Amino acid sequence: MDAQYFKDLLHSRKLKATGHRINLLVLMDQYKSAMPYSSIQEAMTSMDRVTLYRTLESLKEKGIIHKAFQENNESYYAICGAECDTHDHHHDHIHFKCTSCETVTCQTTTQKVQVTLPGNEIHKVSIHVEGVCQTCVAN
Amino acid sequence: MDAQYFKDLLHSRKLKATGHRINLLVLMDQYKSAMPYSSIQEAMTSMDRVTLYRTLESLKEKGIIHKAFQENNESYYAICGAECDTHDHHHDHIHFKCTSCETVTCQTTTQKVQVTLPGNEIHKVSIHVEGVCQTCVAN
DNA sequence: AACTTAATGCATCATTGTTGCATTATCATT
DNA sequence: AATGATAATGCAACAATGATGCATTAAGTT
Repeated sequence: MDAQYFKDLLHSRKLKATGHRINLLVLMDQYKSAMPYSSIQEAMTSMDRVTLYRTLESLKEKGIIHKAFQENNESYYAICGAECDTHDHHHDHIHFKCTSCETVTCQTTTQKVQVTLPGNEIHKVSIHVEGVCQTCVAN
Repeated sequence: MDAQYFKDLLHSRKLKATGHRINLLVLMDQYKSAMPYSSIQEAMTSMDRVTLYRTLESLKEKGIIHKAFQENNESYYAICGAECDTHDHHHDHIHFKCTSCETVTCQTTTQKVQVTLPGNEIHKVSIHVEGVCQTCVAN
């Protein structure tokens, strides 16, 4: 996942591959877990606040990133996996927040989570799990 | 669920039963589905904005209401059911948002939703479902 | 190199979150 | 019912984020 990868990705989604966008994506990629907005802003000081706002919007709209979590007025953003694209943006995977190290990770479902609500049409299911992650449990 | 009920409830949670608080709780109760913050504010104009903010905080803290949903920077609040109390505030029930009528309701799980993430300690599970509710499907 | 169009920066305003402090209302006690 | 302790409220003030308009700049195409 180097700069060239993101450059191509941006082009494939009809977005211009500007320096800011590539820096942002490389940053988010290196962060490994879903990145809180405040951390993104701190890291991207060269970028105007409004530009960052609009950049996140357009990357989200084109299915390159998604808002993984929102809690206590803090939003966490993550780069989309292969399962996301512009047309079909589904996130049935689980967002796990570790209350110990404060990280948010996108977990892949090991088992199929079945949710049924008789009479209702279900379009999207998001599951937020809070607990203590493997690393923190060990320590 | 009349005013007296909420007055007693507030007292039982060591909160003063002020007019504002009772009005708010009666309002939220009558709303039936989880109430968006903007609607609460519109309805409670007699109350100072800061007081409303602090009131929601304290009611939340004492397990009388909970934030059912947060999306697009809009928070939805709902009165807690019998399963909530100050000490053990668990919400394994499902929050369902109808994209047609925009209402958010707290659904009771008909089946047990089992989430397992090997190695991790799971403390809280929140499930957000988006779709079309029974009433809207019929129309 | 020139041109087209998207992206950016700056200004600006709205909304919500948050805290401090003085005033007022609630509730328990007398 | 009056009094007193304490919680609740209102107002002022500031911070953070969301959101839009417009002029300027940069990216990608020809």
